[in-house]
Amino acid sequence: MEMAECYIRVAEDENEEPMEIPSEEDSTVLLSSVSAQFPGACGLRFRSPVSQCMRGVRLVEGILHAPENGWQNLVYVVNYPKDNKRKMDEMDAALASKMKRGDQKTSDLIVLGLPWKTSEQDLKDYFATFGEVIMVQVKRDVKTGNSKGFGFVRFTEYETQNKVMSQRHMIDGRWCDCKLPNSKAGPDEPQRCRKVFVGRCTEDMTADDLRQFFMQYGEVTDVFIPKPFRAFSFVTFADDQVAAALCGEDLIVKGVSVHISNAEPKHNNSRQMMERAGRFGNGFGQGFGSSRSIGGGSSSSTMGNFGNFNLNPAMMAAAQAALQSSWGMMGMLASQQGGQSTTSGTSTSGPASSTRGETQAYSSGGNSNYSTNSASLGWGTGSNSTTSGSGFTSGFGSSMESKSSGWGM
DNA sequence: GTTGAGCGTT
Repeated sequence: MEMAECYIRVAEDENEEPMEIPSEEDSTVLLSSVSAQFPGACGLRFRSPVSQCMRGVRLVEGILHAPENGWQNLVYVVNYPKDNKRKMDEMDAALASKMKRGDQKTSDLIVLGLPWKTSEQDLKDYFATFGEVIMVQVKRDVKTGNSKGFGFVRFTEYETQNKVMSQRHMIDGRWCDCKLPNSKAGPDEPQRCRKVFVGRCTEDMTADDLRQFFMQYGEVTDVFIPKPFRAFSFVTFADDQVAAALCGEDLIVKGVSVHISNAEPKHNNSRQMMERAGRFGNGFGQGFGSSRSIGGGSSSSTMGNFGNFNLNPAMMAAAQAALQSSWGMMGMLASQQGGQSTTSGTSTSGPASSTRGETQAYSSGGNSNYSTNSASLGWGTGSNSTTSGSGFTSGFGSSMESKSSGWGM
């Protein structure tokens, strides 16, 4: 009669280093011995040397019985219940890290606004200052070979990509934008709306004015002013909560009351057009935006005024956004204590002042939304960001992941 | 005068 083995080798996975689990005198193994080392274990399996298939180990009333030929020197793999928590955690972790990695994958960025003369070499030289460049392209008319005024760039590092997307770029004398191309704007994206519609704009409001004004609420990543003048514009924030907070508000810019509302998705897909058509004339054309304000308070009269600047629910909401994004806290505390809150200079993107080195007529004529207006800090009404001490200086803008979604919003 | 340019021959 064969001596009973003293230990069997058990592992969580065939390829992992096994642990020796003691067997009993009758050469059985107690499940409790296994689960003592592998909490949650409910059985064992092993790969049969004969069939090469996984086989289960007989389990009777908590006792694991050796296979026909004894335990041998095989590695036994722990079975867990299907919905075992440990397993789930592992899967979640794996999934999470996979997702994370997925997000970290770089993609081509479209470079908009290139001067006609810019070559691929120029592009490469420029972008190489940010990080390793995988490829650049300048899109050209097939027949004439003329640049179409845009191109693509791809970086090795995701960090680099983020950095590049977070700012505008002076390339050969023109300000250019780098965005995720439309082809990357997946319909699966939650499409967080970071952009607001600014109605009742006056013609003297430059993009720079708007940027300077709105950055008190959060980091502004884009300002769009249609040309020719159309009395509205779009402002995009880094943080969608800031955008949401402002919706429905009337704000004073350069002494003019402008109205903030949701930026409608650009008419691309039919669904959104349907929605827009449906809303038309139903009596709720106004104010679907204000209901999202995070602050909850609906009356703007509940908060006092600071100078001419309304500290209203939008501000409250923006404050909450600030707190939630874990950035603005410092600034708010600093300003509340009357301390020297950091000055407003931290704006991340946009040129402080821009000069068009080159006039370049695009098809529809002209491209500069960001006209120069270097002295744009004081508004007509005199008091605001700098004097109001609102603490909302510059951005508490959130993460770098500015997914401009390019096209949709 | 309250809803925006332009998106890639593989």
